[in-house]
Amino acid sequence: MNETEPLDHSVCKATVRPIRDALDVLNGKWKLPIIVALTFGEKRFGEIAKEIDGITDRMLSKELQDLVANGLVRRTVEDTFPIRVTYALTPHSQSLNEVIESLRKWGILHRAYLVNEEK
Amino acid sequence: MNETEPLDHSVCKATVRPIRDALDVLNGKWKLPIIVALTFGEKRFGEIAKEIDGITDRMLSKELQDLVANGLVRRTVEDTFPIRVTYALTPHSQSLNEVIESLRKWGILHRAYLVNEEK
DNA sequence: CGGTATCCCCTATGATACTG
DNA sequence: CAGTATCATAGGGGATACCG
Repeated sequence: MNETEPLDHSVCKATVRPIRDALDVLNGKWKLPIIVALTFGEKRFGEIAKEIDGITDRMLSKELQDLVANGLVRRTVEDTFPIRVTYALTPHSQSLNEVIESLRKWGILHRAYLVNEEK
Repeated sequence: MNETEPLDHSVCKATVRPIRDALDVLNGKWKLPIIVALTFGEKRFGEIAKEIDGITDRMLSKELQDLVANGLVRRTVEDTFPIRVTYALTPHSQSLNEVIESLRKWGILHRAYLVNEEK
């Protein structure tokens, strides 16, 4: 390394990568609503759909697949008739609690800040 | 209120709103890279551009405006010739530290989780 | 240097219909 | 009930050129 300049640069990238990873997992319009809906306990596909205003079957299905792929949600098919599919948060999803809580707190703080500024 | 069902529903929405607010402020491909770049100290437009791989002038300009509007970044025009514009984080942006840190930690944790699962 | 204006494309999401 | 298939659309973001 010849100069100090590239230092910032690589530190910067190394810092941002995990942050982006995290945001990517949580992103999309419906991921958080789904996760929050499931914090009240295991639910069926139709129940989640009813809980979340405006979501379509297509999006619910897609986002659930994403969450399952990321190990945050468990999908269980009960072999009844008609079949019954339930979704629930996984133990791994608990690790998100701190993240979600800090986002929630900051969202509230920031809204208060904006209201105060616009006076 | 007649049933217990609508309870989840409204609690759910009230919980999600601030979380979405927070995510909206941080979202977009470049907001975090810009914020992180500025944690190393005040920088000029061109310096930020050089720091962040792949960003175009257009996006940098647009995202900086967003960050300024949200009170996270301060823009200062120095009346020299040619003019010199510097950007720096505001005190309010410090309140994001906990959020960013928890996202960063979770990003790392989650990546480790995924690697472990795929074995 | 520090941007803005234009044009263009692609991905995320929505609407609707259909199936086991 | 629990989805998938198909089509349509808005806006986020890239490329390029230009401006004070």
